[in-house]
Amino acid sequence: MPELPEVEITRYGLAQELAGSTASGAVVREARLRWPVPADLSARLQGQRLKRIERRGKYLLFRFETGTLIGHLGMSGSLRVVPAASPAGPHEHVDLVFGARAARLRDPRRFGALLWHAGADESHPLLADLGIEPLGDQFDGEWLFRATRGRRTPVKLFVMDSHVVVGVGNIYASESLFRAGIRPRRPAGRLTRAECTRLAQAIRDTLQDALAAGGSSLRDFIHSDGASGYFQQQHYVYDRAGQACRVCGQSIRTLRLGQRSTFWCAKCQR
DNA sequence: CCACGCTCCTGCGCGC
DNA sequence: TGCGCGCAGGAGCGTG
Repeated sequence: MPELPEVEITRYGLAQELAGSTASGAVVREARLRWPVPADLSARLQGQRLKRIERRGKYLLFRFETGTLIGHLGMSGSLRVVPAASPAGPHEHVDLVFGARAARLRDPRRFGALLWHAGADESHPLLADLGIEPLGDQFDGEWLFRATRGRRTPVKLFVMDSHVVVGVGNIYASESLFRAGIRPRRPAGRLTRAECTRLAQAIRDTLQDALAAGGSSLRDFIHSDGASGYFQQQHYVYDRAGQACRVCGQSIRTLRLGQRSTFWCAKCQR
């Protein structure tokens, strides 16, 4: 599933190939994504130059001359540049066409989205209330310490709340908490300053490592048919229930938190 | 404001 | 081997 590093690599790859190009339209084979793809998408894009592609959280922002195409890959989506004339396979729902090339959205589970925003800003309701960027300058231990004060929600759910911090999905939440040595059920507001410092750093490191892993396989990611696209990171705890902790050897435990599977080591995390 | 559970959807893995 | 069931997950949204 695309987490923030995959989205960033997608953004970078698409921008390398398509920024500055002029769209000739869009082909919508299946409009039923999370929200309906606008019926007039092709007309809106036709003849417009794609100025640049930005990212906010896991949202991709295609900045065109008269507005922004907001994209989200949901949990099964990918966007890749293909020859516009190549036949579309299963679940390849939308093409953003730029002459002979197209950015093709494949999204089997259709949790993704493509929406039009008539502006060059972040005033769209989906963007306006997003939290801080975890790889930005503001995000550090002190910020996290202040943000968590008074919050009783389990720290894992807190860091996964995109209105607090964007881009920390279920996998990286467990991984970051392991790296920080903090148990996932700890009430967020009870973390010490030192723990917040460790956690903020762990989140940055986890995302940065994934980004680095993705950078080295960038070519594959952009051009492959998908299977090799997602980063095969070595997880410390995620999906390792019952297996030996890579640090201490104890059996990795699992629990449900907010209807999400959660993995942790009882010895390494306190 | 806060906490929490439901929801969308399809592919996969498991048990029989 | 084949079938059917349950689970997985990002994040908006409704409810208490």
